[in-house]
Amino acid sequence: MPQTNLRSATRYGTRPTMKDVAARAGVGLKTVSRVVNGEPGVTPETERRVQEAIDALGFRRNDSARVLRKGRTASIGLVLEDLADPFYGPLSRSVEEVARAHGALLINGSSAEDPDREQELVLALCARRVDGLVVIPAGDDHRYLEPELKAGVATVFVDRPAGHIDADVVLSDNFGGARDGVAHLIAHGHRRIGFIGDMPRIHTAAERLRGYRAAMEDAGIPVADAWMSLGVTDPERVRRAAEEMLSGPDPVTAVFAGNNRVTVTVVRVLAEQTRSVALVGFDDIELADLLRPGVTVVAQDAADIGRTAAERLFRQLDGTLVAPERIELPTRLITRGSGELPPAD
Amino acid sequence: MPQTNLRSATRYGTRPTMKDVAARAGVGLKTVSRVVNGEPGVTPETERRVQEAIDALGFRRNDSARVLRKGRTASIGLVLEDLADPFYGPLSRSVEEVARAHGALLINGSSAEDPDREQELVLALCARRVDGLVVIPAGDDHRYLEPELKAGVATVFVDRPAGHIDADVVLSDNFGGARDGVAHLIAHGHRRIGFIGDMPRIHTAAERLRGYRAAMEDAGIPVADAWMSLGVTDPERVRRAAEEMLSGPDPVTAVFAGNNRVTVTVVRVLAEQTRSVALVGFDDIELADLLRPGVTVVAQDAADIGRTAAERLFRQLDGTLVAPERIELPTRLITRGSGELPPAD
DNA sequence: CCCGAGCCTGACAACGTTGTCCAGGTTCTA
DNA sequence: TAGAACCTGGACAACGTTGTCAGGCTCGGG
Repeated sequence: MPQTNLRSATRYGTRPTMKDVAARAGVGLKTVSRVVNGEPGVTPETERRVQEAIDALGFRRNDSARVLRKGRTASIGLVLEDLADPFYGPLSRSVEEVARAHGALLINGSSAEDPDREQELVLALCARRVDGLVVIPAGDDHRYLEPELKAGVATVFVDRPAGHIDADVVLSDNFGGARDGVAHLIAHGHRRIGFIGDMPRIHTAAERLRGYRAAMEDAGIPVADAWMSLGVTDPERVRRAAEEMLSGPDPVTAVFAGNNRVTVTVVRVLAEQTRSVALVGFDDIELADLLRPGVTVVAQDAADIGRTAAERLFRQLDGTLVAPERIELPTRLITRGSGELPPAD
Repeated sequence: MPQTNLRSATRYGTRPTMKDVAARAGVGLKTVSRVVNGEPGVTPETERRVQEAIDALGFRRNDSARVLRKGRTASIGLVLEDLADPFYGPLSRSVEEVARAHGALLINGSSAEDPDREQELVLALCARRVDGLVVIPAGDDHRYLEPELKAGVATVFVDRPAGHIDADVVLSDNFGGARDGVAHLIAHGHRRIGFIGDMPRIHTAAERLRGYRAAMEDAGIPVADAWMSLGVTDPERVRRAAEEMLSGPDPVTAVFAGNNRVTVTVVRVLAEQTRSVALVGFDDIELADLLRPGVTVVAQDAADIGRTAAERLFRQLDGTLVAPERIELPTRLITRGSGELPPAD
């Protein structure tokens, strides 16, 4: 009869270990390890016995112990702003696909645009010894990552550059995209063009604002303060900002929306207007082609950004990469109607 | 600010341990542990010295070792179909929020609707010893989870029940929602109503189909095979299916779309039709209210589903829960115009 | 018949942390 | 002032796995 082991697999809440498997199969611990990892040097007969014991006990290797021994976790972390945002879903998914191709799992966390929470998340991931990090920064100082980088944690920043450290970054050409979008409106005859965007302390928002200003300046159009709304994100305030620009003595004839959430709200506001107002938005939005008029946007490819960042991450881990680099991906202007409306003065 | 190139730093790939910290601070190993974990029994002066050493070395506790010792990882796994789908983003986010409230991280993986990949992911998560699992099943046999459940891994299924094992499940009232949606069309005078949905081997698809049939039967309307398209998901084939239903000798006057992706494609097809065709879709879609007509949908609250599932998961871990349960959340019919169009024969 | 080579197998240490337990010192009480 | 209670700090084992290394076996050639 088999001896009753207090730590046997049958006890609720306890899991069988290689030792248990070894005991049951009547072999040594290391032999089980060899079978589990497909290492050579095990007789087919022995392997069969071990496999039988594994199945019978429902053994599953404990990766925590494995990681402790081997030093690599085969997992990477992704810290983004909000997974519920339609921009980040595809991004996360494409990072996951690349990770999967390298046999790694993805842990992700939402910073909710809060620098403290970003740091908390990143450090939690580091404590778990992720092999690499993809970070969409919320804060603007990342010196807290220095020890991690020094320890060899591969790191790629996305969407916004890192603060005060030298690291890879993958981002869209926010400046150029915004400039082109605004220039597109100008080309269609607009001069009084509104801009609604996020706080300029956010890099993307600042760059897009810069693009707006550049396009206006290139066209020799002085910008009125009343045409700009910065740091406004929640629907209610975006709505108010848009309505203000559209009323008053000198109303705008076109609006450039600084991100997808702003665009959606502006579309709602414009739908209520009697006057026709042109609109170009940054970021594509689903169903934009089905609206009347279709929404013209400056699109960035979230999946492409994620893939590029993740591939770079794994090249860091391969040791293929040395110097940090800044990779800027182009945006694409998609004309669907709303950006081609003529000014209605 | 000075930027340091950390990739070329020395001691690449090695991290300080508590032992290193202890040596530098001139104290014992366990004292460092106490400081790191905020345990009592350390003089302020000693604590200061330890903290100094920690900062100087950039020490970060290795959670792998911690997990190995403590047995809990403070992380949960979420296996879903595709994070890029707008239904799953909010779901994942709400699971993450609940996890965060319990001090846990979230690891998620996309199964791409492939049973093998689901199993592979789930087992990888178990090997990492996640404390709990939220699974949106792709396959229909989950007996492979038995050893895990026995070992105490908390598990909640979402959206579809588990196959061949007894486990918690949180899902929408797919049957009732679809029945109500179709009944809504019938109430507006439609009799020839099309149904486009996913493969009936998927639980939600089967339930929604059942709801469609029930509503039709309740109204005494016999269903023609030509009105139903099952197992069709990709846009191109959905388009063809819709076009077929809308042409021919006995065309449908209304369509019930079985999920958000189908709805989007059907909206596109209907926009091209000269005839007005009514539409009700399962799942809400963004901007549905801005289309003309607005899209009437049977909405399920993804965030609520995720929250409910995650809370139940943590109640399992608390030990508050014993018997597995099936929790069905109600759907909501949101009328926006497309479902209230009269039949145009 | 013996020896070396080659193959399987298992004992043991180590990974970095935490729990247990005890030593040594200080303070309080009788 | 002795003794007890208390406090701080450290030595040591254990968590489950993998790398190292050595022992034992078989087999073939000299």
